[in-house]
Amino acid sequence: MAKSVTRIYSRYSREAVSLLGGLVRAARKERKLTAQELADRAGISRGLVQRIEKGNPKCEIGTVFEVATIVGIKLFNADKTTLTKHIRQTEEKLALLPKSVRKTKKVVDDDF
Amino acid sequence: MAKSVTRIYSRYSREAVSLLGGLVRAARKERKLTAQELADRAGISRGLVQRIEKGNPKCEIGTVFEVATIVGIKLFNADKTTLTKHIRQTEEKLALLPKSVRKTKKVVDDDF
DNA sequence: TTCTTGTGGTCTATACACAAGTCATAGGTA
DNA sequence: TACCTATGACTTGTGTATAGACCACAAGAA
Repeated sequence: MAKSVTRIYSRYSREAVSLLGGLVRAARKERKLTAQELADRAGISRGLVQRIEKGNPKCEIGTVFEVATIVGIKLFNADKTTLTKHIRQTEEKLALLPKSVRKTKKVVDDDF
Repeated sequence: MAKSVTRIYSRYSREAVSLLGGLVRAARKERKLTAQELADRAGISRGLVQRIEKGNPKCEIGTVFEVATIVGIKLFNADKTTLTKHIRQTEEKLALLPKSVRKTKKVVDDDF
């Protein structure tokens, strides 16, 4: 029942979210946009822009990526075409991998 | 009051979320982890892992990054130290930028 | 083949992210 | 200098993402 979710994040992912937020803020100021303007363009509230820029990990990833895109941040260091290509490659890779991961239990493979 | 949020995402950010989800799935299978195991390690439910891997944009960015980190995906093509360095650079950049963005109104700077 | 288990669904109840609003202050501009 | 606005920090009400349970099917293993 979705109880008191005090989630623990690893240092790495916390920093990644923080960095993305910082990049958004820097990119926004470089483009001379106010928080309100950016919020309007993204169709969100100014308060949410604040939280994203502060690196709040509980924001929707779609919204964060959208805001990042608006201020011109390249996700995965990839532009539009590279991104599409990357997706196709991942799909091909997934097609090769087994549909389900199954443990061969009882078989002690730690035979060291 | 937070009315029927049917948010619109740009193609780019939708694809970025999708790609990340696909990468997580591929990386998980390569590491021979079941969805349940990954969920346990991340401290989330299996259903959430499913949505993340499907590229649902409404998942928390912190959770998505955490899951990605667990399966060994490098965010921003950066490892731990690179990430920290990157954050410092962004902070320095922000220190140089004006604290608040202010429009010089009436001044038509589009003097082309 | 059968058996086991991983996966993809659905459904419900609850905690919380969000929008919208207010206020105080910092900090650019004139 | 004083004015004005962007920002930060709140508050409140509501929609919804989530956990957790369930079921059905698929897919490896024996």
